[in-house]
Amino acid sequence: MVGILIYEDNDSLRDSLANLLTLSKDLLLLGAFARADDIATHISQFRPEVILMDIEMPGINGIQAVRQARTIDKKVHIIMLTVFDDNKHVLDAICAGASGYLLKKHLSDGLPEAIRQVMDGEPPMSRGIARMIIAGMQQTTAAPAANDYKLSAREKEILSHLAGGEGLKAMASALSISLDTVRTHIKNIYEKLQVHSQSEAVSKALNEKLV
Amino acid sequence: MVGILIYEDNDSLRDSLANLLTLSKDLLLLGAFARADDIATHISQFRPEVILMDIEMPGINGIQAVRQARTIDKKVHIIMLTVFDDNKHVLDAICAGASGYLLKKHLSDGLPEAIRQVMDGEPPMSRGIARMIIAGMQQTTAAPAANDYKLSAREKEILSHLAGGEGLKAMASALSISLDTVRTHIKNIYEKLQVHSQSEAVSKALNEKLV
DNA sequence: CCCGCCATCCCCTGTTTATGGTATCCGCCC
DNA sequence: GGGCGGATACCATAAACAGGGGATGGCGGG
Repeated sequence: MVGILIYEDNDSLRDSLANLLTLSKDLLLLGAFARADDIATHISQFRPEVILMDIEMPGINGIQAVRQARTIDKKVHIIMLTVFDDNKHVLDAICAGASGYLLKKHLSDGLPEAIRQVMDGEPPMSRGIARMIIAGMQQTTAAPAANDYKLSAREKEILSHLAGGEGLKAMASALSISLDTVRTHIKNIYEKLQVHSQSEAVSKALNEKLV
Repeated sequence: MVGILIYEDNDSLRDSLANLLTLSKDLLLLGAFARADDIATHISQFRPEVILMDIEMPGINGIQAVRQARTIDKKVHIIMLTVFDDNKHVLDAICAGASGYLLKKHLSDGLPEAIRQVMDGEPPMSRGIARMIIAGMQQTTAAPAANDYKLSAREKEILSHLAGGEGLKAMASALSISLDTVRTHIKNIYEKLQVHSQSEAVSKALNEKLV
């Protein structure tokens, strides 16, 4: 028996969802609310295993609610419900800890199924959501890829030590080379990266994923 | 008609894939190779629309191959084939630019279907892959959340300037305070972060998302 | 074979940081 | 009102770093 909470501000949709759930006798609706402001209390009180969460709501929005829920109960499964299929909301919700994502127009057929999936550790995904996630990941990681400072292998090594917060002396010891050699490499790195201090180099290295 | 290239080092699997493709008359196998070292040449030569790519191969691995392919042809769709269902490879491949991901044990039934999906902009996903992606995203963004160094607002400001690669003098000017004051703040930051240099502080700040 | 790139090392000079101590002012809370 | 944390500021010393120079050996390509 799977305990479920619903957060959805549209009254008729909330009722439909509730009805949908009562049709499956392995699903138990514990509560349905129009806003998530008291989600912390609800979770402590009802101990749900699955939460259906709207994104757009009065009071705190669904993504904040997910964050709160996660801090209280790390194991609860959260399925986002939304009319939006825009990239940003999807990514935010998943980063906040949502387990799955359903567009409202698709859930009339597959909701009980989706709940069973998520209980099995299988995240339910509306058509197109997976694509958005992939697009989002590629975007966030592929964007800064137009940099080639032609650092030599050794220079990259030195730079990674630098980015690890090591001082020049420590590096010299770690790499078993002279302090002056380290300094020479770093001079060359500065030249190639067009920077003038350790912290600037570290900043550039970490921000542009050079290490 | 969809032009396809295959990279797969297992001979019999490669043959099976090729056979599978010839069964669908809207799919056209342009070539099948045991290693991807010359993928750049192949793409220029065959102009494929879809590439099936193994991850584990002699020579350059599938993920590097994806990266190369993407730089040559941004529009080509790449479906990864693998026996591994471990998180890291999946994430790496997708970040490198793969459009979809199939476990080898699942592809005997759905390969032509998957190719049509990917042509429609719908990424094919073996069962469980989506979950891994979500887990990966949650992990990369939710992991460093247990740090509270109790930096004051001003200290965070100073730290963010530091992480931007600014020197102390520049900061003093930018914030219209004395160089000595900047120093004092930095001393306190070092104390709270338990570090002893700019680069160490920057490293910690960027890695633990303190800024 | 020579040239260029890389890694290694050394020296020198001036600037910047790290670390310590001290001190004033302000706002907040008991 | 006294204590406390935060922001501001100054001084002094020692260490570390930036930027300039020059030098050596190895290794690969034309």
